[in-house]
Amino acid sequence: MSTANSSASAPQLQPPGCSIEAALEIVRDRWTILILRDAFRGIRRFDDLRRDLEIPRAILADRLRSLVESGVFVKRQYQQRPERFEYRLTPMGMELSPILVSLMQWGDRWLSGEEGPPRLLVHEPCATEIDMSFYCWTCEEAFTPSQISSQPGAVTAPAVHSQPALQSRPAVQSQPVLQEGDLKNNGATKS
Amino acid sequence: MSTANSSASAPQLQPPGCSIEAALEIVRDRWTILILRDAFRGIRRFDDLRRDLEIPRAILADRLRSLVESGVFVKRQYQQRPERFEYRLTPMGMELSPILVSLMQWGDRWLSGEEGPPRLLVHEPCATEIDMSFYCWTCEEAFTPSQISSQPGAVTAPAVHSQPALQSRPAVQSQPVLQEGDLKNNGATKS
DNA sequence: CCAACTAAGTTCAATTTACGAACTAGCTCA
DNA sequence: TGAGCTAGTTCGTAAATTGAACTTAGTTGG
Repeated sequence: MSTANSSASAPQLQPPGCSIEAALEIVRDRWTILILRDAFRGIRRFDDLRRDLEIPRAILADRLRSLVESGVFVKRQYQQRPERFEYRLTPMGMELSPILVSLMQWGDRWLSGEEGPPRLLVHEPCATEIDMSFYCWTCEEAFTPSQISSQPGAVTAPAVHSQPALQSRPAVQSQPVLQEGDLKNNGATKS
Repeated sequence: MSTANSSASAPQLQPPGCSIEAALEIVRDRWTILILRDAFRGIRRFDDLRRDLEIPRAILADRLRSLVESGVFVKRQYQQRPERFEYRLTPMGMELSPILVSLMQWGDRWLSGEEGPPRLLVHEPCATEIDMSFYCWTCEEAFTPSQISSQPGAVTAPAVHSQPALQSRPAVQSQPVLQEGDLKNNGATKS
């Protein structure tokens, strides 16, 4: 909404330049995220969602409509007479899970009380706890966000040649996402 | 706000039972997330944020106040006469990065046009692209969200005994987070 | 000295959005 | 016949957002 997106009809033409902004246009607000959380829990129906979230009906209807429109959910009939529908995650929707898991793990780590996190997520086959911190497959080590840097992906102007993938060391103008000194200094520490 | 949190003074007493909900009370909305994105880019000052985001001043002030209050930012003076402040991520704030990275990667994958994602995130020392999908250190394999299950962490009632940590195979009542059949079925596919 | 400018806000009226309660539609069950 | 269920819509009020103007405190230029 801030980055003006004039043409109303064609959706997703002219992506907002930042994928976070683009994602946020679909993952609109708190309610949307809570709906998604419930979807991952297997709650698929209007009234089940409404009861579980205590969300106003009008808002639930609106968010579901919007999520279907953007391809995160499919609305499918599960019974005729009377017609009843449920909302199921598409593959696009399923892939939102890292966002939810990250949110949950951050909440677990920084907001849960003495008793520890309310629920744990595990890899089902082996019950190993899921951990979403950063790991580099080249260096074979975990790293902190201060070691993340960003580099231009696609050029907005028509690409001159298809780049030969990013392998080894591009070494092009990469800018540190995070200045040094951010990790140091003050602020509460935990664990 | 839906899950009533009566006492205003004491913060974070009575966590909302779900860490996602708890996290969302701090990561309130689109603006907050965009402010955080900019913070990770090194933008620290009121007017720089305002210019970059084109966010209404009142909202920026409110969100910064709220983020400082919750411990995500520290407000620190960078000059006297006139007094000027900047907002810096605390360690708690830094750890929000997986959420932003997940959002960005989802946007990259599902919302970017023909030209591909606008920017790539890489591990600075080696320029390896960052990938936030799930990986199990026990099974030594990547897995999809359908293999995530959740199990009770802390009990809300006073803990009877400190549990001997979760190791090997708890095997207690774990419920699949995602029903089978969610991954299958319809919906757009990509890549 | 005066005017213009900067940074970090606050205040205010107008608009938008959210909220809760009531209502509708279509059907089932007793 | 009447109550109940699911999936909504409608509507009046309450709250949040928005953009513009104003404030405070100091700096810079002429």
